[in-house]
Amino acid sequence: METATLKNQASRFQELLEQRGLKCTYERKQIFDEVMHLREHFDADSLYERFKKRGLRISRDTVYRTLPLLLESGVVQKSAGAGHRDFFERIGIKGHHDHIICVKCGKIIEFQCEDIEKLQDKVCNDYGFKLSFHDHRLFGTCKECQ
Amino acid sequence: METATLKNQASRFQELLEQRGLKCTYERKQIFDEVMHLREHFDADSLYERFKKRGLRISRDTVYRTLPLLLESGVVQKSAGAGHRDFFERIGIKGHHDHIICVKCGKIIEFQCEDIEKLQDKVCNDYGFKLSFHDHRLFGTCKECQ
DNA sequence: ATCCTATTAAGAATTAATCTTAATTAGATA
DNA sequence: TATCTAATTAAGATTAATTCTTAATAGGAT
Ligand SMILES: [Mn+2]
Ligand SMILES: [Mn+2]
Ligand SMILES: [Zn+2]
Ligand SMILES: [Zn+2]
Repeated sequence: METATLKNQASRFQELLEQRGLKCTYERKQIFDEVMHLREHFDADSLYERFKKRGLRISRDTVYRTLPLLLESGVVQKSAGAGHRDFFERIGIKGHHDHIICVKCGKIIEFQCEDIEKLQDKVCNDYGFKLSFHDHRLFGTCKECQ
Repeated sequence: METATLKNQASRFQELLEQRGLKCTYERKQIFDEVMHLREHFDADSLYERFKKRGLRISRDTVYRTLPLLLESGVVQKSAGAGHRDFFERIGIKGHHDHIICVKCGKIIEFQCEDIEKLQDKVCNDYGFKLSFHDHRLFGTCKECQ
């Protein structure tokens, strides 16, 4: 199951590269592999730092340019975190989910709502859009902070 | 109707200030007034520039600090735009809506989906959150770009 | 093996947002 | 109304995040 997901996501990434006429470079493969090992949310710079620590010559810019490709191929999704960084996380076994964020204490809760996902598809369909990915964040006050 | 909305939003902003024990300063009033005149989406800096052009001494920082208050009081909502800026727009007569963005050409379409809004409320309720505002953006390819 | 073009590394530059400090002001109190 | 005090502000510096620039490298076709 896990292996199936990995294979599936690898091929989806490959397919996107092909479709766009993008080359399957060493760096893109490394970034894909590294992301597949991450279990928590992350940002571009922390991913870059991991390569730096391992002594791999992958530039910050390449990381920044590759993440949108992983987004669009469904390997990662938008996530939530502190500050104004872009956060990502791998779409693993638990699958896609969205986030509720407490504006007081910063607590983040993940939620899954199949009905919302379906409605999103419908909305996009209505407008002739092909949905690629989305970013859905609910901001409010958690029970403890109210 | 327009007047009613304006009055309503003004009092909601006032209420938030009171609730938080925040002072109703000249600057906050000016920013509220200026925002109420905007019909399109905008970012913090462009709002700041408007004051600068008019010769008003409102600092960039005050604009940045006031926008979250307008968000939380329901005067503005998160919007979408180019780049990594935070975009906002007034919740006017047309009411709240969300955005679909074409990843190829940047075209932005606004949509309203009452069912999604209701489901969001339900989700927050389930987790004991009091929903304050949200950011829902769908990224995909528009009809022309497919 | 050679070529052409896309991609990359490295670091500079830009951009967006936040922080610092001293001055100002709202609102409470006398 | 005058005085007081804590909150708020302006201005500009700083930090943080992302993108750009240039020259070198490498994928994949021929
Ligand atoms: Mn979702
Ligand atoms: Mn919405
Ligand atoms: Zn909280
Ligand atoms: Zn398009």
